[in-house]
Amino acid sequence: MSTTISKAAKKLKINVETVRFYERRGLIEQPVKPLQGYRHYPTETVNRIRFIKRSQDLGFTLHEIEGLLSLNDNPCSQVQELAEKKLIDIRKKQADLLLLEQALLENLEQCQSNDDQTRCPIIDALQLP
Amino acid sequence: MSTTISKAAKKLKINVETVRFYERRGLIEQPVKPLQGYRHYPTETVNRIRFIKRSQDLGFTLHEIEGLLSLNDNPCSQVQELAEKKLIDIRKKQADLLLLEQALLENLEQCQSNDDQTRCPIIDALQLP
DNA sequence: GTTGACTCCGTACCATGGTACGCAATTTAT
DNA sequence: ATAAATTGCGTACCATGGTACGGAGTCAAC
Repeated sequence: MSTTISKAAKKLKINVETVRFYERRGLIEQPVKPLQGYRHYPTETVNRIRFIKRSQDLGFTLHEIEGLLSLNDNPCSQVQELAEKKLIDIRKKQADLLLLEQALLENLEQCQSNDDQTRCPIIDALQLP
Repeated sequence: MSTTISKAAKKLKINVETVRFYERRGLIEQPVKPLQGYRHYPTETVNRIRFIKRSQDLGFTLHEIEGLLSLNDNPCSQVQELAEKKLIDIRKKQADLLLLEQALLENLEQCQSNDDQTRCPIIDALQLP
């Protein structure tokens, strides 16, 4: 139940170099290297990398992901505390994205009801003092 | 009706260096420098920089903004297209964050009814294949 | 048992979006 | 008129998130 670095990378659709990069960053542990020194990743580590990629997709930086990962390594009581902080973070991100969406949508709507193809309301609006 | 670099920067709440950086990037024209060579920005350029900052706030990269600026004398429809793509991105992030929020909440509840201090159910779900 | 694929390591490099530094020249304030 | 602030320029540097390279060792397969 252990994989080489390239098989793990392929499974997760990332670069071998990226896996090594995560290791250098301390996001994953350097695995035990039996015999002649090749990395062998247990399923656990593969899952951990999957977690990293998913969190990135959600807009977390690697630094933030470090925090999320540390949830897993701590006693449950500390986990709760950190998770609650993360929940607040997530909700702030949601609120920010909502504002972003509304601003963009407003501009887009003006654009859609625009007959004059020589002028764009988005461009105009963004330049107003 | 023309401003020095520091006044323009102050007005737009950005760094003087950032204005020069935009100039190096070709996002704004190097203004006419009368006599002893100090930059003097017309209102037009100040508006252009405001446009850049607002577009960034809306989630466009500088590269995309270059495209928007070059579309300035072109059809509105192309600007719309870019904006619509950004909107889709934003909505995907929102949906993803909602999933994470729910997952985190769910796990928090499990965590609260968890007796085993050596193991925490949080985050586990996000590691599943 | 040799060829080719995979892995190791360190180091260098890439793009993005700036920020900082040093020092001369010029402008502004007192 | 002299000091302080601003500007110019080039260049270096910062963080983030990787990617690429080169030379050597190792493994798999035909």
